[in-house]
Amino acid sequence: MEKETISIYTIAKEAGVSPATVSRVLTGNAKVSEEKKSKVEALIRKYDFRPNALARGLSSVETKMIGLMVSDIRNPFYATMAVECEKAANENGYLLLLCNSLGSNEMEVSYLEKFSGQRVDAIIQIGGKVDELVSDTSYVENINRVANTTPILITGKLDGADCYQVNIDEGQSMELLMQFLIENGHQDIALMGGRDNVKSTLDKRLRYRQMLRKYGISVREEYIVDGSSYDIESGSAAMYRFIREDHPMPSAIIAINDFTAVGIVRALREQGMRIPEDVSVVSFDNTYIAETCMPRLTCVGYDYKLFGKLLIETAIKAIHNEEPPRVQMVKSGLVIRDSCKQLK
Amino acid sequence: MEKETISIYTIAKEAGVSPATVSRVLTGNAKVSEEKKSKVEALIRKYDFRPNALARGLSSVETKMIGLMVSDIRNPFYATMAVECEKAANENGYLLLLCNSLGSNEMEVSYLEKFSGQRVDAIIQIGGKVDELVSDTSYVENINRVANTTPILITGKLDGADCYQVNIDEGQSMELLMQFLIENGHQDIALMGGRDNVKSTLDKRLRYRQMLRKYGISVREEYIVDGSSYDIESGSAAMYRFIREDHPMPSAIIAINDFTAVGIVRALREQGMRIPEDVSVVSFDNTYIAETCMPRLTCVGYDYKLFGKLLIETAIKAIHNEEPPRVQMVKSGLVIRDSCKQLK
DNA sequence: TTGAAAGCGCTAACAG
DNA sequence: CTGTTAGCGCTTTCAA
Repeated sequence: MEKETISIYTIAKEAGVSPATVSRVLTGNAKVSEEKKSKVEALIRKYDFRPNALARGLSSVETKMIGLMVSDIRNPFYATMAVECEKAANENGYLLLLCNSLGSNEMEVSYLEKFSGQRVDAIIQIGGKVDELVSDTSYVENINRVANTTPILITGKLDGADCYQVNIDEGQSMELLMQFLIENGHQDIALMGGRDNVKSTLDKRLRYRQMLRKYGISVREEYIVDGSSYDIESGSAAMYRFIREDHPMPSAIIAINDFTAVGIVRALREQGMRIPEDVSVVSFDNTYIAETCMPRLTCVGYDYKLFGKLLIETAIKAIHNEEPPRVQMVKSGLVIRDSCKQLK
Repeated sequence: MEKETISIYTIAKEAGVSPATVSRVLTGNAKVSEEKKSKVEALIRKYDFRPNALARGLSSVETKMIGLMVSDIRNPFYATMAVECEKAANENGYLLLLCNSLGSNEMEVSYLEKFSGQRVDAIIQIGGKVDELVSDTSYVENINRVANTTPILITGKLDGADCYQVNIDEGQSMELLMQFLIENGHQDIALMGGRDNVKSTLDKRLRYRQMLRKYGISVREEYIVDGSSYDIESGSAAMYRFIREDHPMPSAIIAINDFTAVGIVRALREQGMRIPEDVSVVSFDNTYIAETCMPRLTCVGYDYKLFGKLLIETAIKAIHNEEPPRVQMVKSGLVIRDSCKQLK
């Protein structure tokens, strides 16, 4: 009982027109007489006909698919980015293929290959190899191989890779945070979480030092605390390590992201400290986690909607050879909530 | 400077074999002499050739794609499910197409159509229309139309829809929670959040009443509190409404999911209550949010890895006409953390 | 084992 | 405005 598959030929025959005409009404790329058009459209509705995207992609130039690879969608930062990208893609008639590399190098390469096998029109990568301070040359080779045929955009950097960048201005973000803290009377400020081999983290640390110098505050190396990762546990672990090492408690802690902040807050609480009464905690990203946390986190964040839109629109320009800028920056803004105490 | 696209013909010509032979080594579906095989493989490596998935999907029976539609990937429940499904799909050689309907009916229908246009081999839907107590008949029609050609699996229910179900046993989950609370001496137990027109919520409420009766505790209608949605804000709002209405505070609150629990905990805290000293709060789902929350939430959860695997494997069986069971259940288990006080 | 050839369903010249 | 006709790149008979 094979259900006969219906195609533009089925429609064409029944409508008494050529398949090309059906195709024309489908794509809308050419004039078709009202009469034939409505006849065809009626048949399309009758059969609930949906053109085969594969065939379309095979014969036309575009597949109308954009591949998006993030490192882990469970992280609210990526989830938010993904949703905004998806919306923007849809609005522009593209379908977003969303994949998680889950911190595995092989997965990243594998998805790159899958994307190119699917002939996506463009690839966007957020997180993963593109976050590393020292770019993995073998990965760059992979990227460049596919960049040869498909535009690739990244949020991060990849030395020697032929791709477009849409970046967060980590420096500016740090500046906003530092300024805010200092203006509120904080002098003993720690920067907690993240790893030195991650570019965004390094950028933050550099600007952190720079801002301290600018305000004439001496840098205390023990106030720059490494985290093994960017999740809640590593935030908590970093805080505990700091406490164990018995340094004087800073008046404010800048967490490298919201997740880390949650871990820090938890560790602090478990040690009987109150936030922000005893210690202020602020962070980067302003994902919904910042709202969830107790107290709500003051942080610096981005306009995710705009970010996603910029990414997708840049991708589309690249697809159409309109040569968008190779590097673009998104601005950040401060969101003041309840996790920072005013000292003066 | 058009980069010439390389195909099985390119490879075939250079290897001195027919395209069919190249196809054979690609698919591995037929014997090819070692000699030609290695020659072809060398060329594939040389050109970094990746067969066009569109062409393959067009000519063969399967596209090796499975579409997954969730309502919102930012919700950790869906994010966790999606990641586990993606892993399981990959392990079985399938590519997962992940989409968010974001609570919009049109989006659900639109993605259904996109999936069928992409000729995915199967469709999985978690959340959205499939959660509703009274199934939307027009949506069911849509589902059935595509189910005609593509197996559809859902987590939830859809009356009259021709699809496979893999469900959580909400009743059992509630039972675990109630039993735990009662054994710990709780009698005044509220059930907070969720809406009555959502099947899973209704199932929980039914079993909640049933369990109270079983233990000879009288049901207090004011202890069943509606929530407008399933996010943090509605949890908080529900709690505040309850407080405003000035009911006696229960000794334990069951939140309809982790997000709701976070909102409830926050509202309680803001009112100066301590958890679990003053009120115990437990919840459903056991997403990572339960670990994040302060205190860590005791809740009932599922084996997400198994859940994802079951979903994907069922889909694959359906694809291959192996007639998997139409309805399957996943079991839940209790995870005891710090948010429940032992009263006796 | 291997090759030739016929599709898969659609788009895009090219004529008319 | 419309039909004819090539492909797009792969798989899969069918013969050899």
